[in-house]
Amino acid sequence: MNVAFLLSQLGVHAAAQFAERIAELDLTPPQTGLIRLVASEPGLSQQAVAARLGMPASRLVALVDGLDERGVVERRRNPQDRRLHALHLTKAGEELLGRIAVVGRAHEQALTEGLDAADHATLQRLLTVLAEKQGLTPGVHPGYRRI
Amino acid sequence: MNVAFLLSQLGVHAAAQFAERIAELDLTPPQTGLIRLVASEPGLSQQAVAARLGMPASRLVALVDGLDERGVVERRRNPQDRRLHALHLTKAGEELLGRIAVVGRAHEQALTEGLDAADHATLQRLLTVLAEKQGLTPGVHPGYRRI
DNA sequence: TATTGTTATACTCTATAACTATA
DNA sequence: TATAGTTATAGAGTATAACAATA
Repeated sequence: MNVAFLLSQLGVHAAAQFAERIAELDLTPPQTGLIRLVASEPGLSQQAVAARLGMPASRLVALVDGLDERGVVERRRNPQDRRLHALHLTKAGEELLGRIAVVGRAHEQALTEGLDAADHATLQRLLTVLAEKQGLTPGVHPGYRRI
Repeated sequence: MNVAFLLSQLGVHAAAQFAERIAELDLTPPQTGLIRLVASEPGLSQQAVAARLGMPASRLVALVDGLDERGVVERRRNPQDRRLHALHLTKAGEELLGRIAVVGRAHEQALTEGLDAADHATLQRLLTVLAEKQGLTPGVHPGYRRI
């Protein structure tokens, strides 16, 4: 089979497996992407977050609502411009992020268990080259656009 | 970035790019999967095809309807058991399959253009190992289940 | 009664666009 | 008037389950 099909097959499989794993934390992949983004760049407006995740702002609202009600994320109004809602993780959000990382490591391990260390490193290098060539933004999953 | 995330990112990207390309043939990825399967194993019943593609038979009906109306696929009733509809490609279907192959080669080329021949071969080998370990069926895309 | 294919229904998810509040 | 966030609406796509034909 060619590389393109293998990549697509494995990638969609990996995404589905990850979705199953984080479902145990009661999270969906877009929610996880939001949490990770807010963790790495706290204080972004909802418009900015929506743009980075590649989704309409209207869709982000429901995403933030759910995590806000669960006490994972919070909206902080900007006093200088009260239209803006800066997004931040709460303490519980930081803790959840830690659990997401644990799940992520287990996922990585399960997916690559057939490879020795050298092959693992080679694969990582080659995939990184492809991702750069394809113009993919590190850490931003194209599937957040529609899942 | 870890291998799992890179794979997922690249895989979903590759699937989206492929979907765009075959849209020029007025096809969706599930339709393409159906055409390929019928080409490689002509005469399967709709139930058998649905099982292999991992979708409910009720969903396959609409898929076959569309390709049937376009003269790409045809249902042949089995005289021994008139409940069964064996699926076959028409002449036009064979021709379309050829155009799909052309698109597939262009897609492969565009996706791997950053790699030299040795790296390309290495990547193909490593991905094949992973796909086998993960129990993925050659030629069957897990995304056909829901796109 | 069981199985194949089909149709109907009800549900989920989403983007678009209207709306509000602030500037 | 323009922008951030929100809500409403309408559409696409789907699985589930009921149904008809055949065994």
